Amino acid sequence: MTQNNETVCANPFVIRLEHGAELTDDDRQKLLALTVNPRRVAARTDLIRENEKPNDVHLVLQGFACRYKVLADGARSIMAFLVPGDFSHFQKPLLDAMDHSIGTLTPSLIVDIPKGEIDSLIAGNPRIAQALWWANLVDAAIMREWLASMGRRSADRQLAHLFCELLVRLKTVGFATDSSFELPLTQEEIGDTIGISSVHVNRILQQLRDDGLIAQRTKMLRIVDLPRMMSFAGFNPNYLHLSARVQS
Amino acid sequence: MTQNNETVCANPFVIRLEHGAELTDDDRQKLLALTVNPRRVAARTDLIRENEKPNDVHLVLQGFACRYKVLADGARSIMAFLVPGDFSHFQKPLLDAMDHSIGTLTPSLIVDIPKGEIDSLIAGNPRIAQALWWANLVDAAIMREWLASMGRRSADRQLAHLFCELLVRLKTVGFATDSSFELPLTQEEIGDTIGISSVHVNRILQQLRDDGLIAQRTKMLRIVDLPRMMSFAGFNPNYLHLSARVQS
DNA sequence: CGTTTGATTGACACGAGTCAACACCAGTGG
DNA sequence: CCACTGGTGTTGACTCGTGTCAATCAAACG
Repeated sequence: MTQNNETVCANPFVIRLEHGAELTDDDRQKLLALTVNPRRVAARTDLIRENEKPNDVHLVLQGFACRYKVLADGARSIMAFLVPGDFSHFQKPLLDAMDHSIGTLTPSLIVDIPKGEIDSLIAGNPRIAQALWWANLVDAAIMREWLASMGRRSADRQLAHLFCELLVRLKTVGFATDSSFELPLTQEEIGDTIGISSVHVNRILQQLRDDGLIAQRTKMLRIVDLPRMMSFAGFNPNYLHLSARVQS
Repeated sequence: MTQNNETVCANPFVIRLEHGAELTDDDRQKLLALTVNPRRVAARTDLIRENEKPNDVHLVLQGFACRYKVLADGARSIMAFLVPGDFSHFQKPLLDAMDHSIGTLTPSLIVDIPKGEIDSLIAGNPRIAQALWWANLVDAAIMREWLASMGRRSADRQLAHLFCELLVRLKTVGFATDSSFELPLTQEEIGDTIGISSVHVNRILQQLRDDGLIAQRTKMLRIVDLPRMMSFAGFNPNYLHLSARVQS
C-alpha cells in the first residue's frame, strides 16, 4: 500500500464503504475528497429537524449522532445511531420533508455534503454507487434487528445485543478495540434507544456488570466475556453484512 | 382516462408507485407488464428464508405477507407487513444472504419478478427508478415509526397506531374504505408484530372496542371514530410520504 | 467552590406475561 | 348432515418485569 492509500484508509467513511464494494484507489480518492472541511458540532445539536427539507447529506467522522423522534407526549425515541463513517441519507430529496430529526449526542465532527455532489458521484461511479447502496441496506437491516430486539428480547438481552452491535460497528471503523469502546451516552439516551426508563437502564447495567459481562470505567465500555455476551444477547453479526474479508 | 389506463390503475403495484413519481402511461404499462402471471400462495408459506440468497423480487398483489425473524429462544418478531402493492426489495443482491425471512400470513397472490427485469427497468426509466426508490424510503420510514411505537408508545396506543397505518396504506391501494378494512391476522400474529403476548392483544382489542374506537366483525376491522383514534394513537400520516394529491 | 447534570437507590404501583381452562368456530371426514 | 378436531378467541388468577417518584450521591463544569 502506498502512503497515500494509508491516509485514505484512515477515514472511517472510506473504511466502512470498503465493505460494500471493491473500491479502487480512484474511488477512495473521490470519497475522501468529500470529507474535507468537516465542522465541529457541539453535543445535543440538531443537524436537521423533523418537517424540514433536507439539503445536505450529513456524514459523521467523529462522535455519536442519532435519528430520533419526539412523540406527542414528549417522549423521545432514538431509532438509529450514526457512528463515525455513517451518514444521514444519500438520495435526492424524493421525500417532501423529514419524518424524523437527526442530532448529535456528543461533540462531533460532521461533514455536510451537498446532495448534488453525491448524485454526480453515484452517476459516474458504479462501485461507489454500490457501496452507498450497500450502506443503505445495512441501515435497514439494523432497524429490523432493533425491531426484533424491542419486540421479543428482554431488556437485559436487548441492551447486551446493542453493545455487541456497537462493538462490531465501531471496530469496523477503528473506533473500538477487540473488546472495548467509548460509550459516550447517558443512561437516559440508552433508555430512549431501547425503550425503557433510565432507572431501569441503570439496574440492567449493574446486572451486566455483576454477571461479569461488561466493565465500565468513566465512558469506556469493555465487554469482559464476548462469547458469553454474544450468547446471552443472541447476537449474530450477519445482519451487519460485513464482508468476510474484513469481518474477522 | 382511457379504458386501458383504468385497467392499469386497478393494479395495486402501479397505484402505489403513482405516489412516488409522476408516471406516464408508458411507465404504467411497463410496470403492469411485470405483474402478469401471479401465483397463488397458501397462508403461512415462506417466500424466502433467512440465510438464503434472494433471486427474485416478490411482489404482493393480494393478501398479507410479512418480514419476520425467529430468535434463538423461538420467539417470532414481525418487522414489516407487505400488503398489496408492496414488494420484498428491488436492488441487486448486494447482500450475501437474507438476514430475515419473508412469508405469507394469508392466502396471497404473489408475483416473482426476476431481478434482472427490475434492473433493466430502472436503468432505462428514471421515473420508475424514482418511484421504486421512493417505496424503499417509505419502507424505512415505516420501520422508524414502528421503532418509535415499540419504544415509547403504550401497547394500546401502539396497536391503535398500527391500525391507523394499515387503514391508510390499504386505502391507498384500494383495499380499504374510509373506515374499514379486512384484517386477516390472528391475535398471535398481531402480538408478534407489536411485541406483546396474544393474550394481551385480546385484552387491548376489547378495550379499544369498549372505548368505541374500533368494531370487529369476523375479519373486518372498522375504525369507528377515526379522528379520535388518530388522536389516541398519536398518528400523523406524514411518515408514509403520500403525495398530497392522493392522500386526501 | 457552588451549580448542574447524570448516576444510584429504595418504595411502591401497574402493565404485561404466563398458565390454564374454556368457548367458539370452520373445516373435515364419516 | 353431524360429530370430531384443531386452531383461535376469551377469561381469570397469579407473577414479575418495568415505570414512576423521590431522595441521595457523584462527577463534571464554569
